[in-house]
Amino acid sequence: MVCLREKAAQHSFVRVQFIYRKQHDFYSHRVLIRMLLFAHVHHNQPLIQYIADIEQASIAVKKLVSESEVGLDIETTGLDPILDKIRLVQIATPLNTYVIDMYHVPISVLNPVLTGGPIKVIHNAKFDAGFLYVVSEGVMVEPIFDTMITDQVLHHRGYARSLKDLSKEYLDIDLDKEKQTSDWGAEHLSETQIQYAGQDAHVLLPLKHILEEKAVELQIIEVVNLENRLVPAICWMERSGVNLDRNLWNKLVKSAEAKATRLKEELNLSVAEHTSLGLDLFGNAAVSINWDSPAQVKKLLSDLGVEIENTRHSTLESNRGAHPVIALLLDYRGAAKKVSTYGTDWEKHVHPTSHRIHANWVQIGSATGRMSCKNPNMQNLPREAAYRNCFRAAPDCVLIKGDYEQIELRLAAQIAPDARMKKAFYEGRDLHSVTASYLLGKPETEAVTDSQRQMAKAVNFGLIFGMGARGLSSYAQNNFRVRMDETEAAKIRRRYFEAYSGIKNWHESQSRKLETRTILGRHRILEGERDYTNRLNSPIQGSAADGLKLALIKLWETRHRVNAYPVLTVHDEIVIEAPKELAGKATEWLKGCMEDGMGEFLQEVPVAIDITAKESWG
DNA sequence: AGTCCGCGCGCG
DNA sequence: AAAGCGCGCGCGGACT
Repeated sequence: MVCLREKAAQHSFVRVQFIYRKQHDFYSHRVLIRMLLFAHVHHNQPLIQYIADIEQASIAVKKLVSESEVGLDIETTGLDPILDKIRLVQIATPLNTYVIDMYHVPISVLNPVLTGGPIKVIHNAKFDAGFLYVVSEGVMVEPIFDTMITDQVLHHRGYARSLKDLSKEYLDIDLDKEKQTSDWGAEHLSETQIQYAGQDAHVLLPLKHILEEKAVELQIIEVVNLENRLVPAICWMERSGVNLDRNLWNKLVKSAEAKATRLKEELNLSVAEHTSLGLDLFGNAAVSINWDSPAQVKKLLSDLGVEIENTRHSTLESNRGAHPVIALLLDYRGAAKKVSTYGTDWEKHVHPTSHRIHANWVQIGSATGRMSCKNPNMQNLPREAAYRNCFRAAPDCVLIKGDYEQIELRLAAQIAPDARMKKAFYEGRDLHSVTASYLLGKPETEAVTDSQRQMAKAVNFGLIFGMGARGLSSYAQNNFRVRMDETEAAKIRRRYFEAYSGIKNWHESQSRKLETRTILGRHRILEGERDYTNRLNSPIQGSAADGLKLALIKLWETRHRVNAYPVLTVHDEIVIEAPKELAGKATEWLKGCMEDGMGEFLQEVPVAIDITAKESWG
């Protein structure tokens, strides 16, 4: 292939056409098409048709709809689909690239190509499809093959790569990105701008073919298909956005600010008392310590005779009794976190025109396959009802929330597999209580106390992913307020693996794997002993992510059933917005999609979904 | 002024 | 033998 590539690059377009005819029987059609592409991409052959009138655009569209796949890219005057404009839409076939000037052609002319018709090959399709979705008032680009997302799947990266990087690696083409940020709103576009625009669309088809070949080699095509089907659903959710009640939010901010200010004063006073620094002329504590600085806090505590390794919550908590400022500091930290991370600044993410929050959903946001979210992060809002209730349904609508119950434990039970754990889930029993019974040596029928269940919860969550006795001891203390010393934790750990021998065997079988796979086939490469716990966690966390993603896909692909749409998702939870009168129907729809999505992977253990409809989230 | 990193902490 | 995992964000502090 390398030699073909070089050969192609050496020939002019006409010359390659000649080779194509002459050696038609020798090279496959696909290979020759690729040679053509390399030839004129390398020689910067134009074959680029600039279109700035409706008639020409219609002719191009007629040709384009009969293609099986086209490269697509857009140039815009900015990054905001609501506030900014699309200037160019570039659509590439193997032989031609049309650069269509949207200042002179209405978007509707392109609809037959955009929705249905050929596969649209796009780099970071969420951007282009999201823009087109807004501008065309609801026409979704479909079907999509996203070269950025696909590359990420192949490389199990936690981050995406640019089209420039992909072109360099796979096609040995240097894309000039200089013009990317040029003025696309200018009345007349320069020839170089048009060439740049065309070139970007041009490399997409050959990229797709190479990525697909690699996907087949890696036996990962199902994951690639899942991710590509997901793109429209993510666009849909992101463009839907979610409504924030700014009045409610402001009240929370104000009270957090007041609390933080008060606690800071108390902290200063407390230190003044204990350091004989006394008060200043105005009766204020003459202490100038920045309580937001871990370094300064650590130093101060050391001066007060409390030596600690760090100032994180768990460390401070276990030294609570050592000095009165520590308890105050813990309270202050809570309030300060609310003020900084969930303060007034957070509201800047409300869009000026839509008045909703359109967060940036990152489709493959983690190495395991989970999504992430930023600007703002909708996935780490405080769980307190007061905060989540700030997210309210639009007028006459409800928010319906569905979440998978103990999804990772269910997946672990199947993947290990562990017969006892599977049985407990099949019988619809509460796994934490079941675990408590085993650890305590009680018969399963006998009730366990709340604190016993709490202990078992820590055990289930921790030990399943390879936590050790020491870790379990502090984990139980920090997260579940359960005290157990290390010896006790070790004993519990032994009992746990006696009860769940399937989990024990699974742990042993995973210790030397170089690659993990989710049930669907999503992979992650792991090296070294250090990655042992990742080997356990990745297929579970990743399979849960795959199942949730399929649920989102099903929502999109069956959207005609109910006039509703997703507004956010948090790893094991999907929230949709629906008109009040459709609440019942929408609830069934969400539940069904979530069951079916996860059910494709979790087949040997029941999928359980907790679902509620309210006017607000939380 | 802008950039980078570690710490700490919100969520699953 | 022993080992929880995955994110994004705000801050302080050090650097340019």
